[in-house]
This record gives sequence, structure tokens and C-alpha cells, in this order.
Amino acid sequence: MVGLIDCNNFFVSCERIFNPRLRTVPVVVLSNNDGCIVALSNEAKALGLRRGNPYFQVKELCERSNVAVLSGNHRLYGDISNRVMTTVAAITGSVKVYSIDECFIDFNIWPDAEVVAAGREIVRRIRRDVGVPTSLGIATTKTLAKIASRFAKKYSAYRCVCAIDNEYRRRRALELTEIGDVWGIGRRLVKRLAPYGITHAVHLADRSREDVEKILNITGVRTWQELNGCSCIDIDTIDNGPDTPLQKQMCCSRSFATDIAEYGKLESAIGLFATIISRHLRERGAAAAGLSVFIQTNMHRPDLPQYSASAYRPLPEPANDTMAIAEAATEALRAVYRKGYGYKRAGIHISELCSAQHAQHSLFGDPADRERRRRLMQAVDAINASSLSNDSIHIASYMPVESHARCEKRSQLFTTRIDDIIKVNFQRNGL
DNA sequence: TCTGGGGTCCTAGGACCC
DNA sequence: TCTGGGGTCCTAGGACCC
Repeated sequence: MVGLIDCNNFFVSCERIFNPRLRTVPVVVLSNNDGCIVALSNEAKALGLRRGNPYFQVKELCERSNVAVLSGNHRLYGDISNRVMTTVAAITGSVKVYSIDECFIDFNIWPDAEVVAAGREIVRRIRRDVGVPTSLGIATTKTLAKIASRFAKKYSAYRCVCAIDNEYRRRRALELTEIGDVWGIGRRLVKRLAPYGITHAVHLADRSREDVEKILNITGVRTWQELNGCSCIDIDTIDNGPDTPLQKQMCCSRSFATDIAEYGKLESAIGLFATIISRHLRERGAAAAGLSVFIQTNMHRPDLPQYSASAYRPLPEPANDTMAIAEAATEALRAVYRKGYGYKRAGIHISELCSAQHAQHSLFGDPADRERRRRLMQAVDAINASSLSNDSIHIASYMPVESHARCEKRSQLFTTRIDDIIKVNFQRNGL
């Protein structure tokens, strides 16, 4: 048996830990730039708000209904996520982190009869030790566990834990689950499946393997197998131990608060992305052999001239130092930039990651220079880590985040910044 | 006259996930 | 005025290899 822990309305729940006033009112959390809603409390959902709503379209409704509106505070969410995962690992011995708010747990360590009780204990401990409400689904495959966790969240009678542990419950769950709610079936596939009368999970599960392969493809067949109780999606590929395989791609991109037309401003934005992405590379002990830069005009404004393009640049040898990345990225930017457009979004994308340790050096590179750069970046990282801002030292062509992104309603860094720790004032003599 | 069969790697694009 | 960001896998097609 495998379990899936899913944190309820995760970003909102993180905010509610440190701000009890938010616990009784509808709350939404916005994306970068305060653009869209990315997380909502149940009260906000009840008002008709949905994930993905552009904020400007629902701003009035939010104000009218006294919705608490927050900008995303991702350092806080990352830290709370770590606490959840650590708490689970302390009970179960291991945990497979799937996303910031989800993890898989191996339930085979308990006898079948004790699975639900063990699950309840995990949920209780996360609530008590971290302060986040969660839902737990338990089943024989990950796709079924996902379905079970939806039931656990949706129906209070389950008291946060739902196990699909026999054939009757599996059939019943598949009958009640719409096909679009199945893990791996998105909007497009819902449309593709509709003409075949496949509207619920049970319809897909009951088709033949050949049919499924014809209508979908090999990934569809895996989903079909999982729905039928045959486990075939490997969680070892999403292991998180020290031997975690390196991810395959990395991307850093942003939308701008206002369109950018001047090349110089775009170059400083690319300088920022280069800074962020090379820091991530160093943190993971990885290096990039090449990168591409993309720029895009505002596609929500068809009345303006549209242009989007990307350009690839190889690096002379795999690198993770900010200067080398920024240099290649700037060169790529020069290749794609066209005058006369207002750019809304830009980014750097790396798809050739390798381990920095085992990188193949260039025959013509200078080992002494390589070592100097490595030590320089080490020093920069150390200084930036010890300062309150992440970016005390940075390359010259760099634009601080605040200057181009809106994040007007961000909460404090309650758990990761010393100045933001909650202060409690005790008063004596009944005052 | 006639032009195989079995591979790999890379890229772009499409689909999905949270 | 105003519409997120960071990933994954799969497929098809082109270029190349022996």
C-alpha cells in the first residue's frame, strides 16, 4: 500500500499558521506580480473564486467580500514544506517528496489492519507539530492513492484519511471520480476521451488496453494500469535522498509589471535570471553546458504587435558561475532581441545539466582560471547567505526584483528571517 | 539499373503535474 | 492598467553513425 499526503490549500494554510486572524476569513494567495490566484481557502472557493483567476478580474469581488489577499511568500512556504516532510519522515523513516505540498509514503511497513490508524496518527502529528491540515489517501497504486486523498479532503466523514483497500471500494471510487480528476488526465485529454463516452474513471478502467493505447498513448496505458490496481508509476524516480538524480532542466523566468521595450532593461532582467539560475546550479552541485534565452510580448494584448523567440548558446565548457552564465545569456538575448516591441516576459532555460564535479572540461580551458572562478562564487555565496538580502553582491547588469515585480501584500518571513520572528509582549499586573 | 536496416542524439512541440 | 512559474515525459522529424 502507498499513501499520499496532500496539504490542504497549502499556501493559505502556511499563512494561517502565523496570522490567526486569517483563519476565519476567506483568503487567497496571488502569483508573482500579483497576477493570478494560485491558492484559495475553502471560504474563498465558496465565493466562486477559482485558482487561475486573473486578480484584476476578481478584485472587486474580493474587496466586497472582505477576502484577505496576499502576495506569494515562497520562502515561507518552502520552509513549512520542509517541516512537513521532516515530520512525516520522523514517523515513517522515509518519504518521497512529490511537490511542495505532497509526498508519497510506503505503507507496507504496517499490517493492513493498522494502516488507517497509522495514517490518522501522521495527519495528527503534522497538524500538531507544524500547524498544517492535510489529507491522506491510501491505496495499492499512486494514481488510486491520489483519488483516495481527494475523497479524504472532500468528505469530512473520512476524518482526513481514506483508504481504497478492497475491490468494492476501488470500483465505487472510480464510479464517483470524473475523468479529469484522474492524475495524468488534463483538460485536453478530457476532450479527447469524451467522444468515447469516457467521462468517469471507471469508463477508462473498463476499456481494453489496446483501446486505451489507441486513444491515448503509452502514458495513458500506465494510468489505465494504475486505475486497475497494477502499480507501474515508479516513485524511486522521485526519490529525495542524497542520491537523487539530477533534474533534467532548469528554468528561471518572470513576467514584468509593465512591458519593457528598451534593450538595456531586458539585459538587466536577464542578468537577474542568470544570477538566480547559477545560484540554483551551485546549490545542486550542477553545471550547464548550454542555455537558451526567450523573450515574449504580451499575448493578452492582441492589439499590440506580437513577437516571441528564443536562442540557444552553448557554453565553452559546463559552468555554474554567474559571469559565464550571464555572458552566454546576454549573447543569446542580443540574437533574439528585436526593436519596436514591448516585452512582457523573459527567461533563461537550461536543458543540459550535468554534475559540476564530473563535467567534461574544455581542452582549451585554463584550470587556474576555473579554480579562481569557483572560489570567487563560493565567497559570493557565503557573503550573500550571511546577509539578510540574498543579493548583497551581484553582477553589474542586474535588476533587483522589486523594481519590476509587484508583490504588495507579502507576509513576513516568519521562520527564515530573524527580524520577522513573531514577538510576544507579556504584560504584568493584569494590564 | 539500383538506394537497407538498425541505431543514437538533438530539438521543438504537445501534453501533463503542482 | 492588470492574465504565474517551474518542472516532467512523450513523440516526431532531422541529422548523423555503422
